[in-house]
Amino acid sequence: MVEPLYYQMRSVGVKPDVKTFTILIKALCKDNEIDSALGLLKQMSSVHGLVPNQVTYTTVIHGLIEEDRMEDALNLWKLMESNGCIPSTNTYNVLVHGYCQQGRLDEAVMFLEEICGSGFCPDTVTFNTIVNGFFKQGRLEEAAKLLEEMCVSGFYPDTVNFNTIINGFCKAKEMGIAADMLYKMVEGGFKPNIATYTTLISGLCRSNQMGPALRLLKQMSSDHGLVSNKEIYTNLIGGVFKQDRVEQSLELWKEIDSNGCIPGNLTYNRLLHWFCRHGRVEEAARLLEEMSGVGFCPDTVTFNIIINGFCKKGRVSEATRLLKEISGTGFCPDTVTINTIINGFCKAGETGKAVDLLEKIVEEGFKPNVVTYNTLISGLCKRRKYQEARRLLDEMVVRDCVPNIVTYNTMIHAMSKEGKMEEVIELLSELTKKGLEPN
RNA sequence: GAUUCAUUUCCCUCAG
Repeated sequence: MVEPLYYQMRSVGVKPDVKTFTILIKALCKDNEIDSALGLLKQMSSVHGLVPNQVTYTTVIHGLIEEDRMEDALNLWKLMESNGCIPSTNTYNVLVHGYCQQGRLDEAVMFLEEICGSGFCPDTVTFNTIVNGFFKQGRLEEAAKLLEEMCVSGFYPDTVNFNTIINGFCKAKEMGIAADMLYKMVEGGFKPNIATYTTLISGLCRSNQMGPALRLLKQMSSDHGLVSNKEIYTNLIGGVFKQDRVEQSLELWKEIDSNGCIPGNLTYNRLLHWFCRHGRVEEAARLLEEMSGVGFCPDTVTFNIIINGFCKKGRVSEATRLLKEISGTGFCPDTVTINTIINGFCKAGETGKAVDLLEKIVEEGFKPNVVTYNTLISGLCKRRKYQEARRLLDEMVVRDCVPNIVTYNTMIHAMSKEGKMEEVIELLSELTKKGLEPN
């Protein structure tokens, strides 16, 4: 994407300057084209006679660090110095961040001391980077100590500092302290931003503290004019959901609607699944229709949930009808879809139809998996069709499906219920021969 | 035109 642009510029006779190169390099880094970025860095001096500056080097060093290539980053820093380019505060901050990202906190601190010794002045970003690193490793005392050191050195905390601290305590499940920090922050005259609330509300949701979380949702707009985002809603819905407060989660969905930030399919699928689990498949289907109207794009999982919902109620014909309906609209059923319907037939006692379906899909080139066979074998055993179950057990191997412990458990369970102990023993030895553990 | 905080990996569908 970026390189063609560069050649295009050249072909029209535009001579890029250092700044332009840096922008191009940055774009390459963002596209995970760090090696092309390195190439371009070389080219700018060798081909174009341009001297990379602080910003250029820092950009590339940052790109390397994003790719976890810390040693390369350090080498480039040395090269930069030997080329007479003095690193800036940003350059050092990037390197400190590199150490922290790799979890090398002690080296980060050493590095900081080293560069301070050679006259470098750290800033809030430097401190915050390391503080964040400590928090990420759960080293709360060290984080606190460094924060104090930062303050006595005459640096005032800023919003990002507070966010880092709040996030740190959230990750440490210290929700009380995290929530307190927000108050301290406001008291101290600092403005919380969307990151502050995203961190805190998400943390509260994960700790099942839905009351405070919902209160903060209101507060963020009333007190600070902040607009909630997808992340926040996703966590709120997930949270109220865990507590089975579905009606409340539906209310949140309505709010989202008017905000235009639609959570991902995962959240939505969970909601539909909840209804299906509770035997309320109609409501799920109706919700799906409503949501499709407002721009939600159902995926394979979505349809599998609804199909399974019908099957679980014994309404397999409706499930297959839905499948036909959506197949016409470009939806591709997967193995789970097929397994779901096969299971539906089995549970309805229609094992004949289940086996037929397997044959049909295999003819169409569909690949069954272990679950397909386990489902069928279980269904056949329940109807006491043991010969056919056994036939499938042999067939599945031919079709590249390796029987697992569930397969054997199903068979063994059936055989022992029938008192066919010789069969049980044979199956047990078959299973151990395959390296499986009986359980 | 470059650096630190939330947002990629807690979690969605099928057999047992």
